[in-house]
Amino acid sequence: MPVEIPEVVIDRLPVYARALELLDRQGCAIISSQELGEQLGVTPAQIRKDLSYFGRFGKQGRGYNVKRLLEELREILGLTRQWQMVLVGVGKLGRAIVAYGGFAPQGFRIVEVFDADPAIVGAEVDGLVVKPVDKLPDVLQRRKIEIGIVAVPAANAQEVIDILVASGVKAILNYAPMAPHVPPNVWVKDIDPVLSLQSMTFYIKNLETSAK
Amino acid sequence: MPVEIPEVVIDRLPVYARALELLDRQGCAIISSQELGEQLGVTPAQIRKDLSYFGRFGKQGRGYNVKRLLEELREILGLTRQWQMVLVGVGKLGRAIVAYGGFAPQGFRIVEVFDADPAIVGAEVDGLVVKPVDKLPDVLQRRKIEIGIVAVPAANAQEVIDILVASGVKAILNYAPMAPHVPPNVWVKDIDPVLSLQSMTFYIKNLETSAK
DNA sequence: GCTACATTGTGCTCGCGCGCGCAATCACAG
DNA sequence: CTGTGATTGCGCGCGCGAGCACAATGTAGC
Repeated sequence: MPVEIPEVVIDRLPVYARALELLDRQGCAIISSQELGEQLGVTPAQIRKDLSYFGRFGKQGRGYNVKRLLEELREILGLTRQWQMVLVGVGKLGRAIVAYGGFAPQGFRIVEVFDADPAIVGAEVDGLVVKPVDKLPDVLQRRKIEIGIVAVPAANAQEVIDILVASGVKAILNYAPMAPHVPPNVWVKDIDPVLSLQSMTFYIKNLETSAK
Repeated sequence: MPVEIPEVVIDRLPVYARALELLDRQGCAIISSQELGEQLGVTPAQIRKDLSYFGRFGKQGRGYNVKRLLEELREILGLTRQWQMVLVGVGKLGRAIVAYGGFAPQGFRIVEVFDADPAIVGAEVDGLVVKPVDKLPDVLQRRKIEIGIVAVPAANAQEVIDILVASGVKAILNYAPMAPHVPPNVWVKDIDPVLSLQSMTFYIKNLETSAK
């Protein structure tokens, strides 16, 4: 990797890939950065710049071959393989995540689920038997699982995250409403719809008061 | 509003508020930007700069009064009132969102649910009767609801979003895996765990190949 | 094969947001 | 009431990312 690639660029690649998947399914074979930009609400220059970090995938005067570019992006992002994940926290939220149909088609599979509550341990959720958190390190290292999903209450989340990190997990999808601490070689993305709502209300409020 | 406030700043305020809530519950009365920054993983200067857009809330030599600052932030973000929301799309995902316990404690309530499928319309979900999407404009305008949650398949999402926008909704929480188009006076936040996963796999992959 | 056209890839500039550094300010001790 | 120590508020500079603009390059028509 010659130049350091900005994180914002990496965050946009999956968006591009998602759009290309749709275009491909619609039978579109070639697309320009112009058109793609309009669909995604970004400037064509942004797209070209982002892609140029990784190579030259387009043809001047034509645009990008949809299938080709999609495959390249999938390769870059590491989406050509299956990713196994563990879920910790099998409450209402955890069950919903297990049942969520959006992961599997993209190659992400929850293969083990854990909970600290003895009353839940042993239960079956979507074909998976809930195991106690004590078994986390064992299972993670044996199955070489690198992605964890945290769906426990905020108060217990850091504790769970520490266990995941200590057991070799490299990426964490955090649904707990808190700010996790992880070492620099571990990546965390937070999913918190409440934070999103709370920033949007600022704009609604100021829209109303400024319009008077 | 004298200066234009950057959107990134607004996005961080709810994070500060969340941390302050926790500190308050723990009985902490005063906190410095230093400590708060350590808890949240941001620099103290960042916090002070962000807050300075809105006023002077701290005391030199002491720090910030937790209760006071929390109240200020809640006022700024418009969190001192209840926000009513509609949900469109009562599939598996939609039901999970309705059942999600994280909204209510923060003052966000789903008060109407809609679906396009006649087989689902009329059913009861968590005490709410599912209404047909045709009734969306009526209900939205009558109840003056400003926030919509979209949990329909990607293929139908833009159509639903257009209806919400036309009916006066100002903020949309979008769970559909697509890139919505909205006019500039409407705010959208996307919730897509798959995108988060897909950017993290890039780093895992490159961690492995660079470590050889 | 040559011309006209479209679109990419990229050097460069501009603007913005982050964080440093410090003066201003407050609490508190004695 | 004065000295000490701590922390805020903020002016300023720096670095980075976004987008402009153009040269390079491929396509298609005739």
